[in-house]
Amino acid sequence: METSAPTLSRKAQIDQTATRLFRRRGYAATSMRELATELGIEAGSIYSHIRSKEEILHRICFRLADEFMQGWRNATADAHASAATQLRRAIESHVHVLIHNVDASAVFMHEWRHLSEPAHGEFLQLRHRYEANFRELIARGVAAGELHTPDPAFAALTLLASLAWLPSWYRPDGKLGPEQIAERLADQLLGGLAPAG
Amino acid sequence: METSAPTLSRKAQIDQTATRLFRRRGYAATSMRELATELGIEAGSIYSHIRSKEEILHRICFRLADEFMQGWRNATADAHASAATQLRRAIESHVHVLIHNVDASAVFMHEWRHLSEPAHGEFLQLRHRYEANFRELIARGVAAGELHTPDPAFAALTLLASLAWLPSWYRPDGKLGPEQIAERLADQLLGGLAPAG
DNA sequence: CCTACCGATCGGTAGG
DNA sequence: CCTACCGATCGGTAGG
Repeated sequence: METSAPTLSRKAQIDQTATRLFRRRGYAATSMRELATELGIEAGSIYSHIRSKEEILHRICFRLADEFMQGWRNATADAHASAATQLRRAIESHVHVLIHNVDASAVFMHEWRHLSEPAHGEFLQLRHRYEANFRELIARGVAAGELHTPDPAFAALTLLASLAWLPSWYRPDGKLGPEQIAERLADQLLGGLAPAG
Repeated sequence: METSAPTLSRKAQIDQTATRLFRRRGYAATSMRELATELGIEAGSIYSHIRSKEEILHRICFRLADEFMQGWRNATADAHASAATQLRRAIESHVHVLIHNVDASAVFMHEWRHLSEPAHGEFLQLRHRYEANFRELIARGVAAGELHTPDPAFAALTLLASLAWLPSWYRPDGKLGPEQIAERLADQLLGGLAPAG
């Protein structure tokens, strides 16, 4: 979504520009007039394409939630794969989604709390479900003897922390490409979890 | 600061209550009228004790920055200690500050970007200095053969990520106490960095 | 610490 | 998509 496309619908343009502004200044501190100026139109004109400011935030957050969830399902679809393999694939999928949606991911991480009910609660549920997936996969790996760690829940916590932290330091022009980041992240985290020996 | 004290100056009460509100609703979305209501006074009355809304945010952010920095200096004061030991002490110090200032730490992590210049730039410099301290300490440990990791900068990144993530899941009534969290965090991170054996 | 108020800005709408 | 505007709310101040 942050990649430049030849022709975007006005609605898609609004979402894209708002994503960038919400990330840079925060949802609450971004005004519809700023958004309009950035788009080269008047503030009132925005409302022919959307119903409210929060509707934009809602779309950003839930679109990303969908992508992360879909990525998880693909990564863990192969039931024959070991827990360690599924975990590595899930990490790679997460990094992939994140890097192709850097601005939206940052909004996803920090601005969702400005959603009002019931969206706020629905979002939190999705997020908890996603995080629980990682916790349970790590626990399964430990139970199967594939992974070793004194506290699976704590290990999951540091993994999720690293994933959440990524959009704040990732630079598209950095020396590490998407694939390398995913690989190094998976290696480092799985390395700490691998059976001693 | 989040612990209940018998008598706080009005200014300290304002800071404490604002910290809680800024954390829960975000700086931009918190109004001075909400803050006043929470304090049981009228909005205008706040300004006999402070000059502006941003002044409160400024104090919160820079007080925490000071505490983190002072903790770092204490943890690394003993030049005879190994890099691994200094790193463990620095992690414990960081967790200690964070856990005794949960709300302020969350504000410190997420709301500093609403500071205007020059405070914004000054804060970023302090933060970069603090993060660089960890990076350089890990690099020294690797150079001395005390720590092993393929990419010291990347290892520092996941460490800082875990520290930044802490306020979002820490619960004072959880089963892990402050010391245990610091210990487990240090163990897990240093375990992944320890010489293979 | 309150009352009363300032100018600015907010999200959003009506009518074209 | 614009013009013109709504009521509400914002951070902050004057004067007591």
